Amino acid sequence: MPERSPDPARRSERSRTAILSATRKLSAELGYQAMSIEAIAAAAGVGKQTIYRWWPSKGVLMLDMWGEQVQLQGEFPDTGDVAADLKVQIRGLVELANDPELGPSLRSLIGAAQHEPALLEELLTSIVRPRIEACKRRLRKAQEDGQINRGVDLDIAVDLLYGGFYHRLVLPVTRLDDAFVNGIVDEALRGIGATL
Amino acid sequence: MPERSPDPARRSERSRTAILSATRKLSAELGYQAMSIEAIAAAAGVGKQTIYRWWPSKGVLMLDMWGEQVQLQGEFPDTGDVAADLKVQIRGLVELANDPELGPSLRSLIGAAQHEPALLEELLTSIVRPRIEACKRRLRKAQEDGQINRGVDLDIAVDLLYGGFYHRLVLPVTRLDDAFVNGIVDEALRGIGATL
Amino acid sequence: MPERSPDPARRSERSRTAILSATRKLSAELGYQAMSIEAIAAAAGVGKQTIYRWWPSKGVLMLDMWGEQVQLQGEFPDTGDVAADLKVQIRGLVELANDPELGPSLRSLIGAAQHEPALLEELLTSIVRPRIEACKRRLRKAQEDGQINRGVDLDIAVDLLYGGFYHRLVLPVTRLDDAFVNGIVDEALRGIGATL
Amino acid sequence: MPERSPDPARRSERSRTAILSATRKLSAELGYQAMSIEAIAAAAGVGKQTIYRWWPSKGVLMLDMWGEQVQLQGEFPDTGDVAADLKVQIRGLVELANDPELGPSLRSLIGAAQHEPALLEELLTSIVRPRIEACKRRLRKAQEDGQINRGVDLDIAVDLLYGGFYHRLVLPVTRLDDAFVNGIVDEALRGIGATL
DNA sequence: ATTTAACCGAGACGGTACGTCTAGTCTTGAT
DNA sequence: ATCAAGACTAGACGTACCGTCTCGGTTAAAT
Repeated sequence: MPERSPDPARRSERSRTAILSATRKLSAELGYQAMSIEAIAAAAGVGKQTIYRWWPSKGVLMLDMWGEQVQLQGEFPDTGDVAADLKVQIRGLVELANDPELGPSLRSLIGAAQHEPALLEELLTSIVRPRIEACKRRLRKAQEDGQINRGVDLDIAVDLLYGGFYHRLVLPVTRLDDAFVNGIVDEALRGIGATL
Repeated sequence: MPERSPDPARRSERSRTAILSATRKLSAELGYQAMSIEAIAAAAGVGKQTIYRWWPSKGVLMLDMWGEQVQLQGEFPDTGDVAADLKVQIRGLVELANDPELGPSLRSLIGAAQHEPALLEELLTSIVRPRIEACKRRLRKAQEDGQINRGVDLDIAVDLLYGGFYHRLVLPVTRLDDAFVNGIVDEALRGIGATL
Repeated sequence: MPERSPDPARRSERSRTAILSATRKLSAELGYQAMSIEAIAAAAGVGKQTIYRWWPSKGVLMLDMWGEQVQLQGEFPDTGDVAADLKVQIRGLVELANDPELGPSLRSLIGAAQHEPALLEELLTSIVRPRIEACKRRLRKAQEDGQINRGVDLDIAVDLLYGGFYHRLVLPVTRLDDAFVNGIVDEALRGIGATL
Repeated sequence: MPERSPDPARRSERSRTAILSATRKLSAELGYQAMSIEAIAAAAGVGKQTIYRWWPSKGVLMLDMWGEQVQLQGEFPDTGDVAADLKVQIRGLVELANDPELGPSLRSLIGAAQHEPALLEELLTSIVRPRIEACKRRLRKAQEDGQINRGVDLDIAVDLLYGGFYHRLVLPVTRLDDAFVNGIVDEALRGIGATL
């Protein structure tokens, strides 16, 4: 027998929606850890099998719920002012992190990914890497425009710009606010040779 | 009835040590999540109650093990060369992350803390905040020495220096290696006004 | 919420049988007291929940096993010879008591019932009282047939006939054998006015 | 090392008494089953070890407490009227069984003996067998006096006389009262050839 | 229009681990 | 050496979920 994968064409949209809604509701109420698949199934009025059939793990279910709810900004803007463009993007992330529902949910997701390699890969592929690439494209453009040093290692640049965000997200010693956004972008850009 | 707390004077050192060793071993093998109290007790040749008696949660047990096993570098060195001093410290962290036993264990721990507020608080208090403060003390000294700008926000500086590490730890898109250490410190310091 | 009782239609016959067999085996080996639900589940290759789902207590499980395994002689035979009929019945009990598996199990059960009122009640209702009533019906018939005195108190008669069995079962000073059966019935019947 | 048995000479009478009292009190309050060694120790103000040191099991402790509290009637009276003498003795047993403290305690003891061979042996030796022998001596006397048949098996006679008591004690379908005492003795004696 | 095959809700199943409880042993310091 | 106190190993308790596995009962496509 090859794989016995279910037929997406016959999938019940009603169930899919109910499961994602229940997931969103319960993850906000109980947190990722305390939210059991059983509880999601019960809250959604759905059989457990229907969840197991379509999602490989609770983490991936969360990620799917995320994809549904959050419109992840695609390409970076390019106004010619690289500092301003970066601030817009990072400010978007900060707002997400401060959302009372999505913030904890994002933290949970990153947390779960630490002991679920498949979820981590999915998270990197669907969210993290695309954003990093977009950021690097914008920085490359800034190099061409002569706004930042040509020799700089863009991975390092990304760490300078985004690392602070993740640092404060997972180890919240300090607030994530607008002052943070402006400070981090300005200092990071100066680090990589921008004349501000 | 007051609390019925056990008497630390009569505590068995033998058991305490065996439990912490088993925790170290199992957290590396299985990760924080999959490591059960039952398994720790069995591996340590100890009754479960002995674990529950002395530790309020698996997370705190992990932190205790960490405190025991890892010589957490206390104060920053001060050789006069702030860049070199920072590199030593961050290189230490990177080595920890790349240790086959402690690295996975640290990632696991940070992951679990994302949905366990009590664990997070304990982690911040016992490990993260002391290190950040030590770093800020060193940076303040560098300001006094005229090596970096006096006006710079030290929290931002810490994010520039350490954020990249956590970024690459929890979302491992890029390697944590020596090139990273040198790159991040040099660029970050330039960002905060060091003349390298 | 009403009761959340399981659906007997979906019950696994395989598990039910395995549990009852394991109970029979273990109660003989270990006795009622020392036989744990965990051990039954393990021996039956069954989840503990499956036992808890269908039986309210270990005692009821034991009684169920008994009902299953032992062909509890229902009505007394009526050959016209009351002495012979009684001997058949009591000899059956004696054989049960001497069975290497069921004997210890029965003693265990009666023993446990001495400090578990609910178990005692269940035992009386499901096993003891029906047998006593059957015996009394047979004795009443014998009274009508003029084989024993009409005035005799049937509860006393039952004690004369069955008391010796329980005496020797729980306080085994003397053997339970065929001589016992014949002796007790003959003397008891003479006591209550039979002309043998 | 040979046996490491404690030295009875150094035994604390204070503790022994306190333990037996606590046992009596708790067995009446909670019943045999629910009465834990821990609770006895706590109630007696005694270390658990002191109990384990001097008694091999809870059942034997109960038996000891019994021996302390109950003055077990020794020899049967011999008034010349065997029926009357037997009724006195059995009435004594019935009163014991109906005592609100000693009755449950006796039942518990018999119950526990069903899965504790050592306790059973102790119980038979210290209480049951001596009483049976005394009864048989009295019956033998009655045979000599021509009050009952010479050929009768005395073990059977004992079962007829005492069996009813144990039957009603361990499987209390019917009351243990004076009518029972009179009925059982009269019918039993008639069974074994007494002319009443 | 009927068959048929998948998905669906429901929930029983074999398991693992939970955190609590008690048994019986071991250790410590006081008498 | 025994005692009170209580920490220890051990393991069962009854509960909660895990992920798998039937079971009938809808659907929706293929006959």
